[in-house]
This record gives sequence, C-alpha cells and structure tokens, in this order.
Amino acid sequence: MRGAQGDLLRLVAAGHAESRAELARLSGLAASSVSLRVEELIGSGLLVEEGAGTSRGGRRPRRLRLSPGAGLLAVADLGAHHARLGLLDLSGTPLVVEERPCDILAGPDATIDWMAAAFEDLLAAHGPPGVPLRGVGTGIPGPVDPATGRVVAPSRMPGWNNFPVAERLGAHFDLPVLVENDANLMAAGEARSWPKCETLMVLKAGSGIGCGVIVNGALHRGRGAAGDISHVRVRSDSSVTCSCGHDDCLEAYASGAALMGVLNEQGIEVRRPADVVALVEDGVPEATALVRNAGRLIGEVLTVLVNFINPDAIVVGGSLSPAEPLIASIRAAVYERCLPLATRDLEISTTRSGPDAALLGAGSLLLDAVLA
Amino acid sequence: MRGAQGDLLRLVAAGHAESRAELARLSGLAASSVSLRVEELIGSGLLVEEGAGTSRGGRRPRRLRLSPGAGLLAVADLGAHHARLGLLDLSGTPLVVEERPCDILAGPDATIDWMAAAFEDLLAAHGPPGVPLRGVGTGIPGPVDPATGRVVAPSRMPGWNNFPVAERLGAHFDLPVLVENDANLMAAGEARSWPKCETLMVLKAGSGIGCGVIVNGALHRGRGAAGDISHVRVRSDSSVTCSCGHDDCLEAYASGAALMGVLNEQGIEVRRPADVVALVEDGVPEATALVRNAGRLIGEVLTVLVNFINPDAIVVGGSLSPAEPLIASIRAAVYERCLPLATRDLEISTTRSGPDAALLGAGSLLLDAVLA
DNA sequence: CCAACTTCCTTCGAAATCGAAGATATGGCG
DNA sequence: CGCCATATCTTCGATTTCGAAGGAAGTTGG
Repeated sequence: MRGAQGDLLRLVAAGHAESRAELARLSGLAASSVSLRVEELIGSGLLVEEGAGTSRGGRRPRRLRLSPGAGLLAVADLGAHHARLGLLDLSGTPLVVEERPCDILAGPDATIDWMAAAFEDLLAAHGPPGVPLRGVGTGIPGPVDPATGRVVAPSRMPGWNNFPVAERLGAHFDLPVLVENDANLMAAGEARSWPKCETLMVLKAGSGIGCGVIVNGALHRGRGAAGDISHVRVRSDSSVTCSCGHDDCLEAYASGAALMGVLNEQGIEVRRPADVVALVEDGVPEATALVRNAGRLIGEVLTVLVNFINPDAIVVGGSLSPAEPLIASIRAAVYERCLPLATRDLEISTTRSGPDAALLGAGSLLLDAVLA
Repeated sequence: MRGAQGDLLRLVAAGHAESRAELARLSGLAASSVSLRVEELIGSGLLVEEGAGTSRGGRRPRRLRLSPGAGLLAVADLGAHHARLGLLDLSGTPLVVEERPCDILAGPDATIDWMAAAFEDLLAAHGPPGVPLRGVGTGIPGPVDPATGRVVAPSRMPGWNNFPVAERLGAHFDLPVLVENDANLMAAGEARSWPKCETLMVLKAGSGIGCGVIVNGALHRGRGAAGDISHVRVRSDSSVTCSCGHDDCLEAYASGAALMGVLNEQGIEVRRPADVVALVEDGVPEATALVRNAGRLIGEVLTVLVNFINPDAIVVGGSLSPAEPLIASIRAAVYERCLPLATRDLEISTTRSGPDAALLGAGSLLLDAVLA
C-alpha cells in the first residue's frame, strides 16, 4: 500500500489509532487529509467503520477497524522439535494457532517445504474464502542476518549455516517474507503488549537462553546477533566448557538444557523444560535450587545490561518462565546490584503475550513489509 | 525553522547533504521541491552556494553550505576541575575553543553563572558582529534527566542533586538550552566522525569511566543513566568497596582516579590522568601494568555489551585514551571473548573527534533543538 | 573531438496536503 | 432543559509537493 494510505493503514493495524482524529494526531497529517484517505480506504474495502468509540469529552469518534477481508498472514515459530504455526489477520489477531512436531535436524530444505505445506494446510482449513494471503514469516532458533534473511552460524542447527531461508520460503509464496531470530520475534510481539515502554528487554528462557531488545519502540538487530546473552562468562566455582569453545558461558549453567542435564545426572528424569517447571511446582528441592541458581546467574548478567540500556521493562518468557523462582531470583539480582536510577521505574515480569508472542511479533513485523 | 525548510537546513548543517540532489535523496522530497526551498533559504541568508562539488559521473553539484552568519552556538564541557568552552557555527565547526579552570564543587549556582559569563566573554572576543547566538548547551559529569534537564543523583557533584541546570542556564539566555551527560555528548560528537556506523559505543576513560551509546544513529538516553558501565561488578581477587556501596565495581579498579590512587600509594606521584599516560609513555612498569589491567577489566565488561548490542564500532576517548596499552588490552579482551558474529566487522579504535568531541556533540544535539 | 550516458537542477501543470471555518455530536453544569 | 465547552469530522479555497519532461554540465570511451 503506497504512501499516506499505507501509513494510516499501518497505524490502525498496529492498534495505535482507532479513529480519524487519532490518525491525524499520530500521522502528522491534517485532519482533512486523513478523512479523504480513510474514505478511500473504506471504499476499497480495507477499512471498515464499526460503531462509535468512547467520548473524550466531546463528540464520540467513529471507530475504524481493519476489514477482516483485508488479508491474512501466515506465521511460524520454529523450535528444535516442534513448531507453532498460525494465521493472523492484518491487525495481528490470530485466527488459528497450532503446534505441530517438526524436526529442524531434517535440514533446511525439508523443513521449509514442510512449513510451506503446513501453511497451505492451515489456509485451506481455516482461511475465510476470498481473503488473500498477504505475507509469510517465521522465527528461527538461531542468528539471522537481517539484510539477507539467511541463517548465520547457528549453534544447534546443523546444515542450516548460511542457508537463504527467506529466499527459499519466497519461492513457495510470491509475497513479502520475514525471517527473524525467535527471541527477536518474541520481543517484537511482547512490545505490542507494553505500549508505554520505549525500551524493552525480552528474555526467552527455554532450552536455550535468548534475548530480544526493543530500543525506541523498534527491534534492535545490530548485525543479526544482537540480544545474545547466552555466551557471557559468569562467576562460578566450577569450570564448564560451552559449545562455543569458551568456559563458563551463561548458557552452560542457566539454560533449560543445562538444567535438564544436571537433573538427569541426578537420576531425575526430565525431557523438556516444561518438566523442570513441573518439578519446581511440585516442590522438588533439587529442581528449585537449580532454577533459583539459574535465575541468579541470568540476573547478574542482566545487571550489566540494565545499567547500560536503562530499559523500561524486562519481560521473561519462554518455556521455563512459569517457574516462579526463576523470575524471583532474576528480580533479586537486578534490584540488588543495579543503579537506583536504572531500577527506579523498572518493571520485571513474565510475558503478557503468552506462548504466541513470537507469532504476534512476526505479524507485527510482517505488517510493515506488507504495507510498505 | 519550520517544516521542510528546517529539515533541509538540518541535513546541510549536520553534514549529511551538500547539494540539492543529496537533499532530495535524503529528505524524501521531490527534487523540484528541494530546489524551491533551497532558493528560499538562500534568499533569507541561511544557506550559501559555494562553488562546485565533485562529480559522481555527471554534472557537478553546486555545493551548499550553511551561511557563517546563520548563527552561533555556545557550548561547554564541564569537568571536575576545568571546563572546555567553545563557540560553534550552526554546522558545528568550532570558531574558538578554550579550556578554563572551574570548580564544580562551588555548587551549581556559582558554576552556571560563571559559565554564562564565560559564554558572553567568548562572544565578545570571538563572535563576528551581527551573528546571533542561537543556542547554548553543556555537558555534565553526571546523570541528567533528558526530559527536565536536571542533574540526577550525581556521585561526585555535591549540591547538584536534582538541580534544574537547563532552567537556570535558560534564565541567562532566552534560547534553546541543552544539558546532557558528558559521555553522551562525547558519543554524539564522535558519531559525526563515524557516518557509516549506525550503532556505536563510545567509552570515556578519564578520572571516571563513562560510556555513551548511539543506536540507529541516535543517542540512546534510556532514563538518563544509559551507558553506565562504571558500577558493573568485575572478576577480581581482592575486594574493594566503591562509592556506590557495592563491592568490586569497575570504577574502583579501572578508572583514572583508581589508577592514580594506587600509583600515589606506591610513591609515584600523579595528579591527573594525563600524568598516568605520561608514565606509560616513559615506560614506567607499574603504570603500564596498571593500565593494562584496567583495559582488561573494561574489555571484559564491554564483552557482554558487544554481544548484546552488536555495535559497528567501539570508540575510546577521554584523557586516559592516549595510553596504548589501554586500548590494546580492551581489544584483546573483546576479540577473545565475544561471538565471532559480533566482532566480525567490529572496529575498536581511539577517538576521531579528539578532545573537543563533547563540544561537537553538544553542537550536533543543539542543532536539532535550534532548527526544530 | 564527438556521441552516449550520467548526474544535477529547473520548469510547469497535476495532484496531494493544509488549515481555517463550520457542521455535527456529546458530556457537563446550572 | 438549554447553554457552553469539547471533541470529531467535513467542506473548500490556498498552498505545497509531486513528477514528468527537458535543459545544463560533466564523464567516459571510442
């Protein structure tokens, strides 16, 4: 969608504006121009007028919404052993979300073909007839070069290095394609739930440890590896060598995989991070102590970053995040050691967007590409 | 300056554009509109046309510059015992820079009055007649709330806490006023010398340790304390309590003040960070070892931040920065421990803007306020 | 030196945008 | 209930911006 119309549509789709007056305020356009463009958008079936909003002391605004028929986005969040897949409308509301088993070890070709088939599947089953697919996107559990959409030096995805995921996915769908690191997508999704926060750190605590950063309301990508905290050296008595070749990386002590390793060695069988959470909830002391220690280590790393970035909030998500002691000890470490100025209004809490955060983030970022 | 004219003027003043064609490319306006506005700006005496630029394969551009008579900015960089003061034209070129002794311990009222008098002084001595002062700005060696221009919880400025510096300075000059942390100003100044870098970390190694961050080309302020690295806990054998109340802060080991303390205890008399640099250059082993250790500690902290932010460059400035072993050991630590993806194209080097970086940064930031 | 191409800048009618004024709708208050 | 204050949205003439076309000035390569 070109020019001013696209800007207006984006503001409505992103949930920033719900009326012509709000559009005028946020877009910087004159109210008269907004009315003209909105009329056109309604005429072409992309926007619909839907009832009246709440008054702010004067005439009530006529509420604008994206037409359900404006288009669909197909999004995925690829994990090591399973993928979440979903269809969203252009305003980012999920029509359907499913989790399906999927093995990225099968290699990029097979996985992407599988994903394309799954998207077609979802569309056939849940896509309203006549509503066009407008974009596809996926999260990847490894670094992605933002410029090219290639996977770069992933640590646990053999065969994927330098693979042009975006290009390959684009071969199935002649549409805007988004490929992004999973923690970054999660951050983008979470950002929509924290509208007052300009700067946000979103921690993904699952079998790995990832982090996405929102600076000034926008995802910060750096060279594609921004947000990495898993290979920071932590203060520790013992010495463990990480897969990256260095000693005492955070990941080797505090990731879900590390915790599971220790528990399994102790004869307590766990297969997924969620199992660890369950053990903690059952009050198994070994699990609780481990999680608490993981939180402390993560918190100490965050300490440095909080002083440096001064985020408005730290959001903890990922499959390990329901474990209460994790976030409690993260909080303790951060509040104890950071500068008062940095923690004064700092909120540290669990995800507001839930398990679909990454899918919502993919929708949010895709929207910009679709309405560019 | 209002609207499109302001945008164009800003692009020229900031050095981003030198011709109508470049203005058109960067501003997004049509070439014809640019020509119209530029003609107006030349008519009102703000821009001047000055010779021809270099060809890019076709007709040579007619070079545009800000008129020397467009206005002046008065800027200062306040240190503990002395201040640098300068007059800049609107494009940020210094007309004059002076360093004068000045004691911030005299309190905010006296210091700001002194600064205002010094500005008047400089104007009388070096200001071309008829050229108006358009803005004033200063750097402060402590945290500044970006919204209010107040000093917030400074560690070494007794009597300044919560003092409304911007307001007080504005009482002397009825003009746009900028008050900002000194390391942040340094970062803003350095950013102009690294035009290809979107993300930049600028370290100020002087008697204290400060850092400014440029993300996406713009200074990242956070809540006003962003960029702080001085109170990060470092890995150390001994245990030193910092003024902030915590143990083993980076500042307590690696700041110029800390180094001077150790040297003086060893009977080697030093009074300023520059003395330490001189000792290192003279090959005094105690000084070299200390500086090398400081660089290692700083580098280890930067390691975490580099993985997280993925900067394009790390710039080291401040009065300690000429000491070769400092930057050498910072480099060693960062390259050894960071992810390859993060260091692949990372440049680590000393300041390009020199000792006036903060003044130039003040000019750069002030420009936005003046042409708003 | 000339032709072909590139880039820079201007001209001028078409289109988009603005902004002041007014029409419309609502809540609050005496 | 009626009036005022406030906010939303539209109308319409004035202004700004666009963009296609063309002229001006250089470079490149035979």
